[in-house]
Amino acid sequence: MPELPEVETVRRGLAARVRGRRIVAVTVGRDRAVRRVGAAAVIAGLEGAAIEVVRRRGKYLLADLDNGARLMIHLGMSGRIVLAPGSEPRPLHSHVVVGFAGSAGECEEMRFVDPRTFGEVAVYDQDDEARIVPELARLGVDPVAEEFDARVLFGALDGRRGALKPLLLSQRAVAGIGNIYADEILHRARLRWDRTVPSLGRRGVGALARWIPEVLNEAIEAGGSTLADAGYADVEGRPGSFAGRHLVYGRAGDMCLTCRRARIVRVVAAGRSTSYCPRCQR
DNA sequence: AAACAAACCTGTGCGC
DNA sequence: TGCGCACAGGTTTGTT
Repeated sequence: MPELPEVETVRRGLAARVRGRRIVAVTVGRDRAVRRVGAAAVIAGLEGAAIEVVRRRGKYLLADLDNGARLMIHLGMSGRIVLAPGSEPRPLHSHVVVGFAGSAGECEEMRFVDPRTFGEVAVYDQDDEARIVPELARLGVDPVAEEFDARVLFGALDGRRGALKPLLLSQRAVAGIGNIYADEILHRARLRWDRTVPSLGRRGVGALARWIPEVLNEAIEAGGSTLADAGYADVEGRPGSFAGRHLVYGRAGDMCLTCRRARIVRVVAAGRSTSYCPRCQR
């Protein structure tokens, strides 16, 4: 479900709603959700601490606590963060529940809900991050950062020789793009999924550098993509509206909305369903 | 380096 | 109505 725009939408919701709040209770209902550090470390690191700042690296949510610990959340395929009153029944698959001290006796809960359990929650000392979450060091540049431009992208592509779609999904050159946005970005840049990095030239790199942030920022504005199965929602439970603006993802067999003269084709690339227009994208 | 398959899980939608 | 299968937003690991 969650790619950079969805994770960023969740980050903003958390920054607005739980920053500064103190954690008074932590429940782990499924050990697999905390497999990296174990339930004891999650509970010990969170209880009694207050959230100071909520950041994002690629698809990773990182919250710093006032006790020197850091909370890392990855939503995986089906993860959600739901803020709700403790009195409200917990959704199925609420694997980790964090209770906050309430100002007016109302104890709000942050629930990590994840049916497929590919997501995870970890808590560790901020100084130990490189050892506990080594993959953070291998993430590529942030495509919605101020400084992202054609120069930065060109540098990030240095030494790469393979096809664009697997590269975008790898997180190693650019961090945060998943299956939906890879296809949407490549369509708007008019590049096929199997174009190789060395074949791009100035124009190709320029098109990517323009459309990567344009698509992602537009999707953030829309609150992300909520598909027909309605799996994704922000921390208040509101769906995102960017799915209505998808030009290729989920449109295999339909007419291309850009050229209106060819049908969207679906293939499997990098083990993932890949949709593109054979006429517009070269 | 790069491409692929399999693994980790549960839920949903579709054809029969 | 029920069953079996395909498929789903991610990432890692192992194999060509």
